[in-house]
Amino acid sequence: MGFVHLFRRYLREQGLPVTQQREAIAEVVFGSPEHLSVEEIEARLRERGERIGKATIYRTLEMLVKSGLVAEHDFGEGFKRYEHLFGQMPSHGHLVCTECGRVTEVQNPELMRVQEEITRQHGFQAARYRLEIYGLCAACQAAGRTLEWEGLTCPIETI
Amino acid sequence: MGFVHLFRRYLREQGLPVTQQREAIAEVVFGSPEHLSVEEIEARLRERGERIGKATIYRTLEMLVKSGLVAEHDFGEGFKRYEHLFGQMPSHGHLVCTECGRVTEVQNPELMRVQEEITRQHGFQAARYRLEIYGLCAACQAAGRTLEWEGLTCPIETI
DNA sequence: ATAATTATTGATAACGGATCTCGAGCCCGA
DNA sequence: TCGGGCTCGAGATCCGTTATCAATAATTAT
Repeated sequence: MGFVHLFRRYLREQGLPVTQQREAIAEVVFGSPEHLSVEEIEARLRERGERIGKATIYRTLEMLVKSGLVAEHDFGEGFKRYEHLFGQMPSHGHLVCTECGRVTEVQNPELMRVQEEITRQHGFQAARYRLEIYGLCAACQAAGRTLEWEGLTCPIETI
Repeated sequence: MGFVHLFRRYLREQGLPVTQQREAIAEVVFGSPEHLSVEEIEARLRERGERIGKATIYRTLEMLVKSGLVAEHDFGEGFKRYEHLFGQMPSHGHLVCTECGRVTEVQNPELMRVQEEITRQHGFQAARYRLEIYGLCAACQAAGRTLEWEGLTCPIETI
């Protein structure tokens, strides 16, 4: 995984120092295919023997996101998650299981086409697409879990 | 706008008391076509002469969301927004302008079809779809505003 | 209609993720 | 090597949200 040097190049282009901490954080993020939280990043750094402050982690993640090498996500857990964009499908969506928390990346050529059509229709200049589908993954369904609906049975039609 | 009585029905179905505060909050939410923040809801209640505590607003919004009458959104501003679902398109997406903050609702029959196809392909049982497109709205483009990209020019291809 | 019962209300405290502060220390160019 | 400027990081702070609990309001039974 030699992707860290791309981040180094970005830092130099921006006139920012390349520090040990920034490299270590980038290595952790680029070295994991998962969607990591700040706490998880901190834990993996500690496993490697690195003890880096939260403030530095947040600041470095901000740079990684600005560089375009890393994407920031909020799956409604109350904190954010980060994923690097190498080997990933461009403009991919996420299936988020609300029971087990598993996140699956999905890509569909028609999805991109529809997204682009929507922005074109509205004269909108898109910078970032974001599709998330929340529900029950196949494994949780097989395990007998269900989505219970506590709301009104048919709110619109039965006024 | 007599939509508040649907919320009353929901409360009674759940065995929950129908209070003045809950009705006032529902009236504000159902009486606005916008995506309101808790602070904005509080301000509108104060305009009406009602002085309702934040805790009650949060608790009532939780019920409104559970009932299915109101949707909760997080556009990455650091707080949540709420919109009622009457007169709204089912499963609509949002165009969020990162310059002026304007939110436009979009609907596309193909979008729904593609979303359903994706979930079917993965054996996923969807509860909620969420499409957000961040960028520059037509008005901001016309006003000469631009999206500046500070990231690497071509991160993937130029390793 | 009235009293008993039960749940809500709201000021305040607590919580948690994210950001800010500022002195000590590191990076980088000369 | 040296010095100026930026970074690091522990702790304080911010801000949205949630929990606490005595006073109060809504519902149910009489």
